[in-house]
Amino acid sequence: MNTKERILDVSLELFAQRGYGNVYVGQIAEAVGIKAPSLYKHFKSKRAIFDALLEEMQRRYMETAAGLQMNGNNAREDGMVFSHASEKELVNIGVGLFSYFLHDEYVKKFRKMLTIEQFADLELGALYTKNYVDDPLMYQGGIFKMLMASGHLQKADVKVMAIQFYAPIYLLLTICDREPSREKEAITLLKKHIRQFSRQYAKANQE
Amino acid sequence: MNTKERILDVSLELFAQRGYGNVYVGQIAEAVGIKAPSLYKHFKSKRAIFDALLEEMQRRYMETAAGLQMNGNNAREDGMVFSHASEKELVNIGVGLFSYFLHDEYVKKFRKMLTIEQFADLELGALYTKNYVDDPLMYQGGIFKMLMASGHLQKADVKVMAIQFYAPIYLLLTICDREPSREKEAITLLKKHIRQFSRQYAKANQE
DNA sequence: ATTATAGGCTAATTGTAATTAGCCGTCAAG
DNA sequence: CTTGACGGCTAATTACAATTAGCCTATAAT
Repeated sequence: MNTKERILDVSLELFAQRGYGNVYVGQIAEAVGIKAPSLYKHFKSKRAIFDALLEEMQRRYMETAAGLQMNGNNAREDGMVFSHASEKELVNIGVGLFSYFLHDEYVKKFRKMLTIEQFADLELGALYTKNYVDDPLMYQGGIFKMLMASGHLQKADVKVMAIQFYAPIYLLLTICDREPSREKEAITLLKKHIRQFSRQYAKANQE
Repeated sequence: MNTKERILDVSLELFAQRGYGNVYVGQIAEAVGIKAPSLYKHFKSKRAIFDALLEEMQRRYMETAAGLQMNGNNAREDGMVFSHASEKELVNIGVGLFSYFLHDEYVKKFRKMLTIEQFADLELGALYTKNYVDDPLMYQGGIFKMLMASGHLQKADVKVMAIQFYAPIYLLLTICDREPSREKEAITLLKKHIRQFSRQYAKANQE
């Protein structure tokens, strides 16, 4: 990995831990294994590092979201993957989402960084809401609309259904961000939640 | 209000907005209407201000929690207030909790400050989890256990029930912290959620 | 072979934040 | 009335963070 990428990498790590303002360029440099002034061969300023991280993140997010049709309101209609709403399948969706958010190193660090910086300016706050609230709700909503249309789920307000499904995932995620040791407990509770959710919304006809 | 209190007041305001590390004692002093060195007549250091805020917060929290038996696992048994689980009553509990968290100036600012500082050290993270996750879940759980015992709600896993009730409240709260303009939308969705929740868990016998 | 560039370093420079030193006016208690 | 403490101020002091200047080496292209 070249130096520029290493700088971005350790900066994200440090920003996620302490926040932009509490990280010094000297610390970034040290973690990279160079001296502070050398950073300026790669970035115009400390802020430029942060901005580059934001851009990189946006880029990756678009990629992932494009793959999942997670943004926009055009959840795929083919229903290929989620053709029936078995409890097991819903558990997989939920635990999969949870684990991805929690364990993907990049996603995790970026989320923590945004958590710390979300009040610093409106743009960052809006970005946080979009990535970790609105888009996931939209995505889940799309799935549920599909499953309702195909008769696998009861008719109900899609938004309500999405928030009832996703909010516990989100809450448990924030716990594990602070206290990773609680992951096991979180997943157990998450599964119980989804099974319960499934029973509440499923058409009365599956195992 | 005396100067010492004013210092705490404006410090909380600023810390909640920008985080401890991005607030300078000069800014605190200016907001109070004095010069920076004068702060040191009231506090030993900048950190001492932060610590005083934490203590004050703990004190207030204990007071409130004692009033609600919100912490500990001894939710009151008298059932005086929530003696029946009407949809309306659950909506009141939920919207009340939401509004209190969102609009009480002190509670709101403190929550934002902790949100920013939650990864700074383990103690702050644990405090966040306790105040905004575990204790509310315990509290809700206590209520639900009671309502189940008195036959107003279906038997179900209390933890699951509590997280399904509370997580959407929490999620909507974080949205409004970032984007206060979305409060109306949030309350509408919150009410729909609780009504749905109520129908899912109520014994089949109420309006 | 030469040379330009990339990327590293040391040594300033600049700016500013936290804190300390020490002065001064007010006012309440003796 | 006078004195001490309370709380304000100005002017250092100290520390250190961000950035710039300018040098040096290796290497890759001409």
